[in-house]
Amino acid sequence: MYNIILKHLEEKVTLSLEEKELIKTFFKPQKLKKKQFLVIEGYVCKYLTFVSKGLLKSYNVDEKGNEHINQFTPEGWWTSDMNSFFSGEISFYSINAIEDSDILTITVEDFDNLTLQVPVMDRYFRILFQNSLITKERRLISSHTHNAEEKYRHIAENNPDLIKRVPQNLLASYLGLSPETLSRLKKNLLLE
Amino acid sequence: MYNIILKHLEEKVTLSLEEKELIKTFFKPQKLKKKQFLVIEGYVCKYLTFVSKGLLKSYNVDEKGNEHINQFTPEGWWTSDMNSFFSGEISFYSINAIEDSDILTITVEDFDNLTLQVPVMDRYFRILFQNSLITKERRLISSHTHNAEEKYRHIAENNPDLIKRVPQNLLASYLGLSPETLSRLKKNLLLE
DNA sequence: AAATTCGATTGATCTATATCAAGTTTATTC
DNA sequence: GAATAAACTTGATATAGATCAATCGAATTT
Repeated sequence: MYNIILKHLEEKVTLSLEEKELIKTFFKPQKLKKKQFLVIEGYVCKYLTFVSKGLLKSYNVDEKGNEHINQFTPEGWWTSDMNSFFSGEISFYSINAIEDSDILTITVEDFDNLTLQVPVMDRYFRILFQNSLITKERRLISSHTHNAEEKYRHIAENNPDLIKRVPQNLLASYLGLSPETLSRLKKNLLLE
Repeated sequence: MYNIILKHLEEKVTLSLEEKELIKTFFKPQKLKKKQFLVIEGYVCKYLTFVSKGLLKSYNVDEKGNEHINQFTPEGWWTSDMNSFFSGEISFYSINAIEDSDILTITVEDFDNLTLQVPVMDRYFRILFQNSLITKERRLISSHTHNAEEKYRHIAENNPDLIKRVPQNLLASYLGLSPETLSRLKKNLLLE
């Protein structure tokens, strides 16, 4: 149950046996069925969540009712509305399951205790957030620099696994494109 | 020289006198004149930089020669090409001074030593990166959800200081707009 | 202070992508 | 396995914002 997360942590920091045992006690295993919600926009996001198995999406809905996907979270990654989680404000995003998923959740209070009792977890999350920041920055630049085709090509090259797993209309939303545009663009790529 | 950065650190973590003295020794004060470069795209970004005074911009240039601004860094904030800094790969961004600036720089080796010798710095950077991540995420969603006018309104409300300080064409680049579009849009806002 | 560079404005035109609509295929659900 | 709902495709049309070009004003440099 906990070996995936521990393996993941140990890729970035070294942990003693005692630390590992302690860490386990902070995380609660849960299951999400496909289409089930982990967080609903407008409510407080109570958990920081590690996905052990499955796939979640984090998204928000604009005034016109369009869904904008912020992040896909497959196994081995973390998800949350970080602002809501850390500040206690209401969540800007909804998070729900694209596939049946196994997750491990931690509350803010426990997160605070965890980092105080196992300080190396601050280092772990420092490195984790640092890497996420690099990725987010790249995506933002890409959204300004690249046209629709370049955005698709980029993700197809860098996340071939993801594009196989995710319905095309959700991928379009993630890339900031309409489903029609993505469909046409893929057709053109095949014809070339 | 170091009081600004220490004050900044102490907003997020508590530091002993000894820790503060130790921290100081890791940072090298430097000055940048307006238009001077801290990092040049294609070279390795050797420093993580805290800005004590002034204003820097981080940007990259696309194939067509257009500049895309990734970040403005006024006093009290950090800048770097994080990927280049931490991985040693060549930099994707250039960073240069919009105003004459006072900065404090640290190398990766020193950064590693700093976090090992003063572990609470991992916590500091965890919190810093965590907050940056929230901001970047919002910007990315905004770039998909909002039109030109909404993007401008948003930054005008949240960073009124910045829009006073930054030339309009650079602001346009930061928002992913052409300078002409931003100019027209501001005119319309005034007429309303 | 003159010269030069840089930034902002305005107009005309173009284009990538969105939107609307209908039809088809593929998955779910009962 | 029939019914229903999602997901994808294709066409026609609309539009936000880019691009090109010219002018004007402001600020920096010599």
